[in-house]
Amino acid sequence: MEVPVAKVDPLPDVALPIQQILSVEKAQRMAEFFGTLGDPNRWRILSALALAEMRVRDLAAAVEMTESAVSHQLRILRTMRLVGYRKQGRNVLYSLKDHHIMNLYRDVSEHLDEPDDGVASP
Amino acid sequence: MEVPVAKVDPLPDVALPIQQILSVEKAQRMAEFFGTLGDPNRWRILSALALAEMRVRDLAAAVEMTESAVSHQLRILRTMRLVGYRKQGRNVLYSLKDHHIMNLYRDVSEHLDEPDDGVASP
DNA sequence: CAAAAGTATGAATACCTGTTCATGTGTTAT
DNA sequence: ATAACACATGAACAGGTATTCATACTTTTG
Repeated sequence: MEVPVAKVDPLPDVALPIQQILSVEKAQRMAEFFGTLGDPNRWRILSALALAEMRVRDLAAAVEMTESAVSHQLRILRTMRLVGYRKQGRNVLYSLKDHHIMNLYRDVSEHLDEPDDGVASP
Repeated sequence: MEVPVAKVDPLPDVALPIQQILSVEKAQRMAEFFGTLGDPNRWRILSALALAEMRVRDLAAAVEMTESAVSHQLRILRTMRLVGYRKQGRNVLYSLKDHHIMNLYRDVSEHLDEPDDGVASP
């Protein structure tokens, strides 16, 4: 029997889930993840993969990096489960595994585009 | 006068705003920001400030860091406009400037809590 | 089978980053 | 005024990180 109930978000956008200082472990995991997104070339790689599944070779050409460098970075992105891959002959096709990342991109992009409301140094 | 209109998100969660590879400049700005969130101690500081406005001194005690180290980090967080401050006598009270950050925390926290669907190395 | 293509990996190096230590600046108290 | 307090800052040092280079591995092609 069909139940016509719309999915309800568990919490609205107002959510502020922090009730105490992050433990060192949790903070470390957070930092590790965000740190992964703390490199410009990795962002270029991710944005390229957001467009299409791609070979390492083409990726390297697209972002103007050495294939070796790209390969190294892909390993890191794999570790963070941000990209997936599938082998096809002697090629390896990489793709964005978690498109959720692009939401982070949007959110932060908005933050960065906010005007500088006069922030001086103390 | 109070206007009882619920805020409406401009775009649903499906948004995927990337249509081309990020420019080096844009990627750099992204990386710079995410890199700021790529340090465990900064996360602990932010989470502490999410609880309450705090002096540097108390902050240092709360996250178990040197006041100097905290001060250094606060400067970085200030630069990224993540925290604000107000002077009060010889104290300086810091606070979370952009609570939006905590949404990032929630989102990524969910990502990290996803089970490992067997991701082997190629 | 040998050569070539595509990718991965390890070591080395240059660069960046965060903490500590010492010191400086501004404010309150005696 | 002088001492004490709160915070900021610069230099120095240690640890981490990303690229390059050389090489190895795997699959395809001749």
